[in-house]
Amino acid sequence: MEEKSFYEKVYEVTRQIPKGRVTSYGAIANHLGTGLSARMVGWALNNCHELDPPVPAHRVVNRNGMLSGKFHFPTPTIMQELLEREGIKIKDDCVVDFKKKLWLP
DNA sequence: ACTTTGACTATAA
DNA sequence: GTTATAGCCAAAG
Repeated sequence: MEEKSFYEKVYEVTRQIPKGRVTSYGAIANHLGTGLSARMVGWALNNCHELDPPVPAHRVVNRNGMLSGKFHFPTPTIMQELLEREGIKIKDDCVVDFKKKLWLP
């Protein structure tokens, strides 16, 4: 009986993001079937701070590839640091070649 | 049970 | 091209 709440599914999908890839809130929401409620994805990730294991929320950006949620991290720089470490280049708080690195579940 | 919010997206001006 | 507003769904207060 998997009566998983909406946000639990978000964590599952977000954890499945391969290294060096990123995804958008809309893509996750679409996979969950909510489609239009990308806001819920972000809100689900709002709990990611107490999740176990932690969710690679740094790989989740908005539809523009912009690090909109970076301010929600312990430090707003950790997101860019991690993404660059994965091989993703950040330019002006946006993911370079975002479309090429976009990963769909 | 109702209201408020929330890391978004799309369309309009 | 940029900025503003509306629409969306689900959970917390």
